Amino acid sequence: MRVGTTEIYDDLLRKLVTATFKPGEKLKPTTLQGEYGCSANTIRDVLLRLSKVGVVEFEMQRGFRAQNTSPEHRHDITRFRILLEQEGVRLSILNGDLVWEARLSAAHHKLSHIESQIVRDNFNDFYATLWSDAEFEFHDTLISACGSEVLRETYGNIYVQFRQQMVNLERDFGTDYFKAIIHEHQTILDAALRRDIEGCQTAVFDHLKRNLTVDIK
Amino acid sequence: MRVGTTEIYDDLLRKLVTATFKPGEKLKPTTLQGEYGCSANTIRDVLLRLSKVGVVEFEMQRGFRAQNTSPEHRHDITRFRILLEQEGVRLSILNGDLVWEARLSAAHHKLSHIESQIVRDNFNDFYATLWSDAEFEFHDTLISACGSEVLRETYGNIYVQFRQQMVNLERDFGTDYFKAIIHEHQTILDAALRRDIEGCQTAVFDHLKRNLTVDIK
DNA sequence: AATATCAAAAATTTTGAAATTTAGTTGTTT
DNA sequence: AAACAACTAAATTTCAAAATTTTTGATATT
Repeated sequence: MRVGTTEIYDDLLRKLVTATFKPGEKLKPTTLQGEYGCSANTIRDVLLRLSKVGVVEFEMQRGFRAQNTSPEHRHDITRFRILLEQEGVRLSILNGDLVWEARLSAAHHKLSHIESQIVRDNFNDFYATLWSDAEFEFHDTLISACGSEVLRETYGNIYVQFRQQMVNLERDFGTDYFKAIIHEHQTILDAALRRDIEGCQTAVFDHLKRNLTVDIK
Repeated sequence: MRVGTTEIYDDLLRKLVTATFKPGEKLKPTTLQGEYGCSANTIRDVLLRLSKVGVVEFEMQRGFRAQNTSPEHRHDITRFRILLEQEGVRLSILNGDLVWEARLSAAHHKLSHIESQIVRDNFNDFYATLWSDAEFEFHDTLISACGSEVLRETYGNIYVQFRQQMVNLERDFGTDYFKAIIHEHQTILDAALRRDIEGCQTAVFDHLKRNLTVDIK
């Protein structure tokens, strides 16, 4: 299978956030080159770029590993995500115009539609990326009017890392879970459209707090 | 001149944050390989790693550039730095123990000593990295008890990007500037040791606000 | 039993050149 | 003169092999 580096990048990223590569697993260019029909250097190149996102760990002279997961790191990532999203939404509510409101409504509509389907059909591999992409689009749109490229880009990377930390979690992604999620997303949307900064920040916290492992200060 | 990749990395980073490479300047592996006596691929490797820090821009199929600077981006970086440092110092004051206080005092002592020398001798290339390193150590120590590796690591990268945004600024790094800085660092230290979260956050903001170009919300 | 030494194997990094892509120039057509 | 195509030079990316470094596992030493 001969593919371009964009395909290799996307495929490796997908395998990283779906735990096809287990956390901490060694990623050897010499092994992977066979699967993708390219040279080890190309794999190395792609892995360096993935380490920028934070889903791959790189250490000089000792290669690459899939980012490790742990309750502590998951907690840390979640806390950081809350910090960025709360500041992002604060600024978005201050700066956002009608177009932002419309885009947010659209993103939420798409997301809640998919979540309703999941409640009906149960969660499976087909919905995994569909839902994850839609959820990212909603949260990204939420902060998209913050006026800070740096904040938004950092949030994007953290979101991917967050997914990677979640995926191996033994958690029931059943009907109840998605029913709760639907309600939380609705609460976030309502507060945002109401221009209620504090209410929206609280809703964001309430949406993410289940991923915190110790009490937060 | 034959050097290892660590030396190449450090040398390129130094040239990026001292504007030896001008903002937006193209960084061509084929050109740079001559200077460092290595192959183009090795330079490429190093530049990919520097793009993780955020001082180099990479775009597929069109290579590398030194990160651009602009009043807007400088403002953005500064605002993000304020967000991270204010949260970092809040958590550090909540979590920090006596050892943290001692390390912070030590870092401040070293920094203020260097700053006093600069006031006496005037700022020059010799002091540039000496001061920058000491200033980073102070600010990094300030947030070092925050308990979040992710926050601290992100702050480190942002600090380097901040330096890069500052360096080409037409600003008088004369006696008055450093006298002001000395006072600001002292104010930050005092508030931290007094365990005054709000006071310290305000001191951090007052220290960085000169780099903001528009009013902040 | 624990630690140190060493050679072999495996993995990472670097190289130099080939293949591909982009950017710039010239020339043609409308 | 503007738009478009063809060509060329330069730069980026990819490759396969060589060089370097780390890891492994067996043997020897404390």
